[in-house]
Amino acid sequence: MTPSCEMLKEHDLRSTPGRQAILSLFLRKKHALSHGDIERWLDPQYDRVTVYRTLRTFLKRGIIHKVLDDEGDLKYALCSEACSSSHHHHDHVHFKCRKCGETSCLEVEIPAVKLPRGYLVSERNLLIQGVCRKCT
Amino acid sequence: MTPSCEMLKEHDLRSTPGRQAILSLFLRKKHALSHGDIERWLDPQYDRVTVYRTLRTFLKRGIIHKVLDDEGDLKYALCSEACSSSHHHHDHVHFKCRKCGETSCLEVEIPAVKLPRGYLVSERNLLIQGVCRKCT
DNA sequence: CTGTGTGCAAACACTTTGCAGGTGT
DNA sequence: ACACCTGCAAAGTGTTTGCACACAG
Repeated sequence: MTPSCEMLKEHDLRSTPGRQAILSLFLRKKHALSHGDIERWLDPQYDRVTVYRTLRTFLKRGIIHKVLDDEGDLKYALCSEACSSSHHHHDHVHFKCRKCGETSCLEVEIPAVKLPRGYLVSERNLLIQGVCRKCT
Repeated sequence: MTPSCEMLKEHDLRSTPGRQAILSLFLRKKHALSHGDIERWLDPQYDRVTVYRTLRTFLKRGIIHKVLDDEGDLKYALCSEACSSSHHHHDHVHFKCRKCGETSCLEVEIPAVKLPRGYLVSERNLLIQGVCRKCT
């Protein structure tokens, strides 16, 4: 049984060829993938609509999460353990490289930020842009 | 001469009724506006296409900047002095309220974040979500 | 007067929905 | 066997483009 197949069952999802293909793409690439990336790398036998539906399903089951860059381009990335359902943590840090264009999750803490009185914080999302290790 | 008219001239833009109307919307509301917000509050005499083009122009001239929330919804907000052309600064903090849905710019500093070796940082964008002062 | 802005229509890209048939368990 | 996935076609939504006319400077 392949890793992607196992993951699907863990999340109570039927293991179909399409889902396995998309999931193993995420496992193979380490950075966030856009819908376009997925279509480009996926066997073209799969319908665009299936990709949309699969991503939505994965999103609902907490297998992946949305990653947005400064231009509003939407990508998706695998959720880490820390990110998954029960003890969901509420800080996300993403790094987008100006050279290779790849966006990936960073496992770092966001220091406390001083806000004016009266603001309640429930979630923080930090997007850092620059040049990644590979491209330096 | 109205404030919005002056601002347009400062940015070398012709002062037309449509531009003034949109710009004064930004001056009146203090939070970020989506395209939809603008259409809703603008005199309906203005064409949707004009709004698109006007926003793009304002963006290019540095009158407004993009504001994105966690869902990828795009809004626009006036640039502060600090944000404008010459000594552009490279940190942005936005706060989105879960109750009223409004997003606004905060003038706070982002503390340094520790990154792994080899990463070069050029810009940081922090989105904080929670409940704003008005809604507490 | 000249170059730029605007409105309208149409093109375009992206995403969702309905339905019939196929597939995993 | 049944519920759920998938592909296809079509509808829906948001954004851009081409062109003729209007307007600011």
